[in-house]
Amino acid sequence: MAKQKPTIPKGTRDFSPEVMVKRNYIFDTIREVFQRYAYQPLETPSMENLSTLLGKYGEEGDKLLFRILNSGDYLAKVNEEDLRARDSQKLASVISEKGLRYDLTVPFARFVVQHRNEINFPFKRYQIQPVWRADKPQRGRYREFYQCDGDVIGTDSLLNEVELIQIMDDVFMKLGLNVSIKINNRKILKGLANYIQNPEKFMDLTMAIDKLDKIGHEKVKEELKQRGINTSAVEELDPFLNLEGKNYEKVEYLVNWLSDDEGSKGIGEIREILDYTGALELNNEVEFDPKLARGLDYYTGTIFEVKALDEDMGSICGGGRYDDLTGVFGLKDVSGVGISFGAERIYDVMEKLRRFPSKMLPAAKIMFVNFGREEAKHALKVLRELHEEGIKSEIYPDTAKMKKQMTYANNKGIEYVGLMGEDEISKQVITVKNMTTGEQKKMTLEELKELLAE
RNA sequence: GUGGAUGUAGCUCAGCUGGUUAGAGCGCUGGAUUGUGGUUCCAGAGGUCGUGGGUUCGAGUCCCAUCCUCCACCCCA
Repeated sequence: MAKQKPTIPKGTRDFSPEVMVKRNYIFDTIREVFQRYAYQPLETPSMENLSTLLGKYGEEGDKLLFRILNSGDYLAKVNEEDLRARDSQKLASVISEKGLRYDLTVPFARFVVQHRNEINFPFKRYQIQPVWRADKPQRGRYREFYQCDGDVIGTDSLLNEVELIQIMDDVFMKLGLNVSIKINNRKILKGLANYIQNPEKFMDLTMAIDKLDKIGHEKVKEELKQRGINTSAVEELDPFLNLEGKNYEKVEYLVNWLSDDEGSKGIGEIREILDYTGALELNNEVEFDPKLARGLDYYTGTIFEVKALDEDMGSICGGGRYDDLTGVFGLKDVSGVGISFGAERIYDVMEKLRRFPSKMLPAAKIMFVNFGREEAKHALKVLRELHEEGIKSEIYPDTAKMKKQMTYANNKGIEYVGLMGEDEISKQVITVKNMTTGEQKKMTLEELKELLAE
């Protein structure tokens, strides 16, 4: 057999122990905060039926779904004509019935509908699991990545939005990141489309405005025209595109400028949320950004986006309210709101800004040198006592050269090395070397326990 | 999905307009130091130059294809 190079699929990664402790630090922080606000844990399968996933993320999303080939003779049900016509679109749906989950929100909606009779609404859940997208990988974009979602479903109270803002604020405070929490309301964008007499161009308007940060006013206006909005209507947007100022100033301006019913409702909701959060003395700034759009088309009310202030990494957390996510699964009029932390991007930002605590790898406090069978026996007895005290400790597994064993302890960042040879065993002491200072002295087991206790 | 850049030792990279046995630093192994790591000194191992074709007397270097990674667009976390 030819030797093969070990590789992993494009866009996937191995996570070494050094990386895992940092990733877990992020996951643990997020999990702890969600639990503090009484969100309940949920997991769903990695794969869903394609009927659950298809058509939920737009045409683009369907293309990015990883499909799972049916087991067994998957060609059995294929009709000859399609096969001969090489119609891969048509064939795909016959030979594949399952796909890997694309996000956590749609499986959550499926779960809610499927278990509606067992769920006590309003239902608050958090979910930390990987998702898969057949995207072309780049920095900060992978084919397998984790999402950390929190949603509240079965209530349209804006208190949920406020709570989610607090959660985002808590998480990023704990992680030591300065962020800006941006909020907006899709109804304002709807109102805007109505205002310029192009209600059917709502999605085009949203997608163009979403690029404002990236490409600037003029290019956005160009794009709007390209998307079929006439020049005079685009010009009418000017005061909106130029809107700056403090949160309440923007709110007041829009109240007067945008008289449309839907728009007014959106502004009212923003005002209410700001009223609540303003009284909370949050650590991070909450900014009302009427130009915030977000592409996902199931959002209907509030939308959130969090950006790191000290590093340009795109959004590291986002979310919004959806009024009818469960509708496609047959459960109407259930409103929900949720957020999703982008763990991978948060990781990259924290790595860049060096915000991870140092010494994250869980190393033993003491390692015993292995001198041979008899000595190891004694070391094991000592280790047993240390383990009972909850002291992280280990013995080098092989009777290797001292140098090798010391190097291992040093590289692993172990604080102390314990030496117990014939001499120490007969005198009932342990020679303990401090790996930082290089000092070493003999001590009893009790003294060692005391030394390692703190 | 469209366009562009890249790929040389475990890691980070050098290698001029094609020319003999492909280099460095770090890391690794051994020794100086047989019960002492981190510093120092000495020695050593490790590469079918991403893969497959082609041009050439000769290819790490030029051409084509393919894969990976990166960058922009699309979209997104």
